[in-house]
Amino acid sequence: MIRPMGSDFFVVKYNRYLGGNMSHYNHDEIEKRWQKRWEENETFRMEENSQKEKFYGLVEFPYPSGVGLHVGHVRAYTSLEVIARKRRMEGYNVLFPIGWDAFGLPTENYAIQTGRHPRQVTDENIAVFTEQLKRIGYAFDWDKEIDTTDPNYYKWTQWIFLQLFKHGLAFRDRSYVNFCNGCKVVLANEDFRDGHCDRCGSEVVQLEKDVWFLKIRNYAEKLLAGLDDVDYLPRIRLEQENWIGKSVGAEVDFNIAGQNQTLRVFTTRPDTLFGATFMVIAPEHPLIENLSDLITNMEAIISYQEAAKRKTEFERVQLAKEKTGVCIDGIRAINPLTLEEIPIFIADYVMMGYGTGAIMAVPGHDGRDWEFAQKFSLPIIEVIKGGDVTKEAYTNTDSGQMVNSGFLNGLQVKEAIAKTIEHLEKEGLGQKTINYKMKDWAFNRQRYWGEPIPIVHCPVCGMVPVPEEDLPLELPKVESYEPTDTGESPLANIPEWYETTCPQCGHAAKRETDTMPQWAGSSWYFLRYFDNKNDQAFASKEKLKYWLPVDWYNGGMEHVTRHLLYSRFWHQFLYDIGCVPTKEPYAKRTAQGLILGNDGEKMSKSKGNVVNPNDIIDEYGADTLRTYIMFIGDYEKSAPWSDNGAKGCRRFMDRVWKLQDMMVSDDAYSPNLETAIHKTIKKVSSDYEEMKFNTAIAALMTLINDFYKESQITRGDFKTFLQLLYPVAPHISSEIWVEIGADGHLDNADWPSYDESKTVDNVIQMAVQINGKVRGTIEIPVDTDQQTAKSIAMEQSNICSHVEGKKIVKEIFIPGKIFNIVVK
RNA sequence: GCGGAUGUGGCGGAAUUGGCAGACGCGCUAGACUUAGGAUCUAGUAUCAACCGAUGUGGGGGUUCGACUCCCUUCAUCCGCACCA
Repeated sequence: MIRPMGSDFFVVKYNRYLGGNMSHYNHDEIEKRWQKRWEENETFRMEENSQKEKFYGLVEFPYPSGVGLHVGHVRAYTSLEVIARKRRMEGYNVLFPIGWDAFGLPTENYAIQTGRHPRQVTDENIAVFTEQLKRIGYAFDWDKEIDTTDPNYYKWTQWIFLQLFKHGLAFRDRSYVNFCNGCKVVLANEDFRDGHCDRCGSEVVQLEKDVWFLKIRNYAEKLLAGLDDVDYLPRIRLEQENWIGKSVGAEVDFNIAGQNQTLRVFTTRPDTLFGATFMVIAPEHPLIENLSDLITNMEAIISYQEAAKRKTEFERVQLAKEKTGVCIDGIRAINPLTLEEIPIFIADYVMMGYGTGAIMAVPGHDGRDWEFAQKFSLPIIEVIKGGDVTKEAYTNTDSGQMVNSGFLNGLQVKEAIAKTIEHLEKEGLGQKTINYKMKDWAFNRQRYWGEPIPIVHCPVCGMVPVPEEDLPLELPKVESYEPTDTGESPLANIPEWYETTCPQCGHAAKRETDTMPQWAGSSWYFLRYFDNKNDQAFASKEKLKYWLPVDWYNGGMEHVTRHLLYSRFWHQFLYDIGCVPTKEPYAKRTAQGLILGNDGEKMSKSKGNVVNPNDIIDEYGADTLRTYIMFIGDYEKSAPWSDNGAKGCRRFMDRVWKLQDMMVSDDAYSPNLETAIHKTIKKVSSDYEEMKFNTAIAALMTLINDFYKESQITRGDFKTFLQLLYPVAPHISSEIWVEIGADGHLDNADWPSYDESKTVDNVIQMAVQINGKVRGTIEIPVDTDQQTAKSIAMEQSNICSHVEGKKIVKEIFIPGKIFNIVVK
């Protein structure tokens, strides 16, 4: 774009056209000054030993990456910032802390590339983030800052790990793991999808390794039950429930014909047992090896197993359009109810990792089994009435009547399930079982930049915990952060570090060289903020008792399964061993929607649609940035960024600023504005609480439009407006508060209250409908009765003409709302 | 496949939970102040008809004096889980 004039010229002109003797709204100068004041006065520091009621607002602490703060962070933090500032005004002792989730791969990778220490890189990134957050003017208590990579912090991460270990919830197992070829690390099931690493996109392959697991499955039931005691958004709760994936069913033993061996399956539908016409086991199932002597087609089976192992999970699940499998010749199973011999197959549509790794196939009532039966010409038996099993599996079987099922015939599905389980248990053939889809948490990484796992491997004593008084077990200085090709951590290259003696017997021993995953440090960080300098415990009992639970936790939807479940798991464990006073860590959890680029696409460097908060602050100021991000749309939904939208919010700020020109020094409300002000207090108060920030700001804009229509306002009007605006735009409102001579500072002001009776207009516009269609409006006092309203309405020719010559059948008069006349 | 959500102007989005659809903002149009406008102010802005009026919240049907809102049905988009037995 070509500018006809130089920008200096423009600025001069711009100032010249500002009316009155008022100064120009200089966001930069104002915001710096107030931020300095807040920092110097420690305005937002939580109170120790306070008698006040507490409010603990938590936002997900950021990973201090090299690219700096994202507008997504701003959306996530500003929402609870508004709540936290409002709570302060309401008289709460507020804790609104921030910290750094600073261990992790990107920093380590950057350190590898540049040959610098991850510590140095982390510190630099934290400095950049800190400066950016302060420029936005957040009311964080910086005194309570934490950093997961600080030994004084990860000492306690290690300590909690040791408690888990001592209670049998951390164990090591040789297992097939998902290994990322790019990052050279073992990934948790949660860290990749479609066979590709979440972080680097490289292929993920199966590898057998020693792996640390945390037994989160032991807490599956508690994690589910705890959801009843907390206030999470419904969709968050749902995702957690899906992730845990509880299913109730039965385990059933099938005898192998002629052998003293059984094959155990898990099924959610024991009622369909009479319809089980074959069995399928996972390719890795141990039965193959156990009975290899009897199997007559081992070659075919081994080649199928090999093929399955080569397939990535993605191929196995996504690309498998057609069922494959091999019949195991030489062995057969016996259906425990029909006593018929049925064949056993191996097929990769059955997973070793769920249930028992074996299923009874009921082709009549399961789509996958039906498909398989078709392909291998296996018998299909209908056991629930209602479909046509020769054409497709009848799966709509939550209810229905049992057929071809011996003693179950005629029963409804629910009764049949109960009766089958009863029968199985009586006969010793199986029992009721509950299964969870959630897997145990793979807890080690072969990386440098993580918490060392405080375990010593002793040839005599086995795995021995590092004594608690020796914590923190600090990361050693390292020359090279390159992971080894075998997937060993860089720590495995430092004998001076890993060579040690057994704390128990003194024998020469070796330290664990793996480190913890990034999820570790964030699984308990909310317990540390309010006592972040404590070196006797992760936090004192008194402070835990006062501050827990977190009253309100806000963050992204991407963290509501893994991070939220992991941290709830740790917290519940700490509760069980008496270390925290509440069962659940978070009383309330909400989540913000994404901010998309101008083009409606997700922001990404490669698309070039990333908005840098710094640029917005430079041009319009932090208050405009905050206001626009809160105004951008429905808080829970994603919304595209709009430069013009941001500009509109700057116009709003300018209009707020210029209000000073039309103010008179009277502390009462203007009579013409009183109702509007009371209404706005009510609406903004409730909208903030419900995270309807967009409509709260709209209400403030409406009020300011009302102000301008009056062309004169009182200081009382203005003060209330500033109080309401303060949580969203604290700098400009604080500045004007002082400028107009209001008492003290807005930081110490109360939240305004409203009078319910003054939120209602005395005179209202009521719509008058004829047969449900609006034909006019009447202006009447709010308490006008029906007769009076009718006679006023009939004075209007338009209403009158619609009634004329017709018979009034019915009149609906809802006081204060509507008047509908039904004619024929 | 299963589960969940959402469909409203040119755009982001409102609608007291069954009571005047389109608040508020953006954009756009016209005017004012102007050497200039990308500042500011004023007026207008769902669609068709342009006088009364008619239509309109993805489509179709229903309940009701009255439906964006409730019920049935259908289509589309997005998200989550995913051969989970």
